[in-house]
Amino acid sequence: MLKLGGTASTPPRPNAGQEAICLLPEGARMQSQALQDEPMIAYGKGKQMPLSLYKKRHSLAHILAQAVLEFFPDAKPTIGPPVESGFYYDFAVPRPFTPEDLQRIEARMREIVKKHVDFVRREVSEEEARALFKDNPFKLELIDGLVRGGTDEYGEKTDAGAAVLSVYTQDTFTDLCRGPHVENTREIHPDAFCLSQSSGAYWRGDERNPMLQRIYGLAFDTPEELQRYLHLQEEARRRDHRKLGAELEIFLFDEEIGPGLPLWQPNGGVIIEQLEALAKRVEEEAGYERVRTPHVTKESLFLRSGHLPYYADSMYPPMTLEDGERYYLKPMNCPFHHKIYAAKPRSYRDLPIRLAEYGTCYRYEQSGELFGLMRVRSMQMNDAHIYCTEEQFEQEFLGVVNLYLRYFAIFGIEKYVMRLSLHSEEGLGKKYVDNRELWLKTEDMVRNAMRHAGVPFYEAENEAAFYGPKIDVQIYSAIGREFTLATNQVDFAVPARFNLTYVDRDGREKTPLCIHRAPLGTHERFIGFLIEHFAGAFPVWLAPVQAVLIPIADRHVEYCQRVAADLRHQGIRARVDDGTERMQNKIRKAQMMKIPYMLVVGDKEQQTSAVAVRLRTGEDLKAMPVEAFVARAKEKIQTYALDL
RNA sequence: GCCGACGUAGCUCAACUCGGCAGAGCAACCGACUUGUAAUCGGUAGGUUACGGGUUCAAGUCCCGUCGUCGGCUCCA
Repeated sequence: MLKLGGTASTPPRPNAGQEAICLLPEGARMQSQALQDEPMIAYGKGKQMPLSLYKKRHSLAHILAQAVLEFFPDAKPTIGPPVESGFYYDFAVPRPFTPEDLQRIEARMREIVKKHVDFVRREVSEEEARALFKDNPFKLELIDGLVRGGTDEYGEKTDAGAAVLSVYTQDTFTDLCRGPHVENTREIHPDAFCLSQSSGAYWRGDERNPMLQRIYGLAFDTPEELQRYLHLQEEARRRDHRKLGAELEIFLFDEEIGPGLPLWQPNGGVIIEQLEALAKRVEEEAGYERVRTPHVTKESLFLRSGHLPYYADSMYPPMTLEDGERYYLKPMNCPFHHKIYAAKPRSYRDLPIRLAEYGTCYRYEQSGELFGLMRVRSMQMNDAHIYCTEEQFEQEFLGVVNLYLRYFAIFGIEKYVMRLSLHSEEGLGKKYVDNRELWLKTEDMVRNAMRHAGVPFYEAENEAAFYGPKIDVQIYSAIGREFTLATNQVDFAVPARFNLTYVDRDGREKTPLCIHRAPLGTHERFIGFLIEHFAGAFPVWLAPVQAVLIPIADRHVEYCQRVAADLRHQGIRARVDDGTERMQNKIRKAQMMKIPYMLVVGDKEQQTSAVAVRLRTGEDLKAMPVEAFVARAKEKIQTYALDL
């Protein structure tokens, strides 16, 4: 068994010495509250919140619907559940809501809350329910589902006939609802909620369905908690990678270049090179070999790989050459690596073969999906493909998981969740390669490997890649954003399509398994994450500029330039601020660029071959010999230290 | 892709509900100052108000379209 460092259950902790704020998803906070024996109720996928808060939010959703109906009598209410931080309600309405509508509706909701109206539950027969909601096709569809079995208004499975139909009435409004609700609106503080936004939302989240208009609200137990939430949102905006990325000159987007196609500025270039250097070092130690492959290829390659039928929608349209040949920009690197594997006969003695590449891929994400660096159309993946035998699989797979954990330790990533994504029975032959036995077998292999290693994970059906199960790593940025960083996929199908083989001990040709892995995901997403994780204050080894020399007067500039040249010679990224501003202003500028070390030089330092070291944290280390500073900086860089 | 909001100087924002000469701070540039740990002073320049149409005597402002960004729906690295 491989030794693993860290566990997913390690409690999150702000980075010491950074201006850290901790905006964890509400679910994470709620778990600690659960220990204080407040009754909890589950909602959404695997989340929970205190029952009392759930009731308030749920009731506010109904009050929202009441207010909307008062202003828009033709509106058809659909569903309105409590969610993280508040609630929403979806309506079918002739026109979208305007910000002014929301103001009026919110004011009216407050009036209703202050009227201290009761919520009354009543169980009804199917016939009565159908009569009550005869003008609302959405409610009738929900009733169908409840009666026939299927899914309830929250998309959860119900048994046929097992559902009891109930309605809740408050004031003038009655809604089909399973509850629970507050008994009276006096339980709700009129200043502990507000409406936050409206947007379109498809009925049942399916874009083939009609579009409804959703109104979101925020709701807490007390006005103070609401204010705190709004304040944290404000903090999060300051830490947003899009804002910091521009301020720190890391990346930019240009309309003339295209949506989702980031330009990396020199500072971003440094960060990328450092990440690649780390990956290269780690992967060389782990027995990977580097390869490089083109960005475009003939259509036939993706037909053979099987990507085109599954992924054509996510690919840029092809370009057609004069002879009619069609070429695609590559959305992934694997087919190219398969070709390298296939270039010569392989023996079992050669395996495992690990081919790594920071290859640039292009995916035509829907315009509405693009989001800063987190979701882009051109991306460089920390990609590799491991070809191995079945016997080698477990060790190789765990080697990859171990790699993840090693990276997470370096970056101080303490909160992550591993998800085992499985196929679904319905998807066989459509979304997934049609080979049930191989699916089950491979899923077992992965599950066992994870269990043997003692790595915590949860399982999710119908989330696999088309060619096999995968482990995705969900991480949380410091401002509470959750996303998939790394992915680790088992491919039992595509190697065969490429006729990949090795000659085994018994002299027979066999098909290797392929593990696709990307522990650092893409440069784009990972750096977006790092910017938020560190609030732009990168550890020394990643900081684009590690030290800035600040001469106090013009006569110190030459000495500063000599020292800076010396530092650069020793592998420290140093600059001189030789502008005409005062020293204080230069410190301020360096602070705002979050440069780790500010080296102030005046007469004293110049005379003693020293620099006065000020840390980004504000700490003044006073004057020290240049060599002493170099030793300190080098040590922090070489150990990937998180402190200065 | 769909619904909505937004787009003014490199950045942050003005120019009002009701159309009437497009402005400020920071940054940049020039000059003076030569400073000891988060903003020295003075000056100069910088805009076809995202782009294209329309209404009007007159459009940053009203209308239409396009592009882009953001918030959602959905999916994922």
